[in-house]
Amino acid sequence: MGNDYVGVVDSALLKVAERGGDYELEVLAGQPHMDLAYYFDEHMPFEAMKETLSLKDPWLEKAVAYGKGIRLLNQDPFETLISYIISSNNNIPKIKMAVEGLSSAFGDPIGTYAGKMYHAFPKPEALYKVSLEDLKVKGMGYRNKAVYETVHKIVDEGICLEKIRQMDDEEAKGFLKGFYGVGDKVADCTLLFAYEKKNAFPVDTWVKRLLRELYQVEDANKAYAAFVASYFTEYAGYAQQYLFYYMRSLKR
DNA sequence: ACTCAGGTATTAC
DNA sequence: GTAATACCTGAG
Repeated sequence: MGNDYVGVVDSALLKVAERGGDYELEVLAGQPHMDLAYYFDEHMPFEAMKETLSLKDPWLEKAVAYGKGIRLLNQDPFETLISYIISSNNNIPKIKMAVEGLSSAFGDPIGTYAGKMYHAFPKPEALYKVSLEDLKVKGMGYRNKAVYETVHKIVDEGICLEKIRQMDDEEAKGFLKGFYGVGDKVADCTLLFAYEKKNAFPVDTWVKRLLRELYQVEDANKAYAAFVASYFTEYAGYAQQYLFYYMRSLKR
């Protein structure tokens, strides 16, 4: 209760303040150009979804109660794709550093707040001009090659990332995995966080562990996908988020 | 100085 | 196809 979050959403700096069971938005700098109701996934029938998941088993019941305010955001596809490429084999503080490093060096300025200048995430054309070496901002490590390859493929081939929205699940995932540095996990994160594929279920080390420990599903290939699709069904993405955050709260 | 965290591409069966 | 291995670096 009462947590505040400050962050960049496209061309604006926003503050999200918890207010009871709801939230309140404040624009701290710049102007948001996207539909914020869509961004915060307002059209999801939260009460029905949470009720459905809570009734499945005691773990989900606890996890939904713990993370009741969680929203799956509908974020920009390019920003999401590059950010999750950076996330691979990396940890959250370093991922943040790299994303902020790219933004402050190559993104458009938004404005200042509390004495700090904020920048939007760079456009593909801006990153296209950056050398392999200069992409290696703090926290980036060897992933600069993957970012470079992906940005160049998008611009050189004139790929419109919006077209992925029209694809079915399997085609969209295959297309994303065609980028260097994108495997199952990064593809699923991009589908879930940018393309509204709410049945996508990213599996990282934490999720692997909770599938094994809470649901006795082992890492045998294909076992995950079958279990997830049949058990969590159309709400798999939200189930993943609730269980992930609940699991992390337990093991810290 | 040492350890930890952590997906993907590549190589070798 | 499956399994092993290298990759990189900031924080503590």
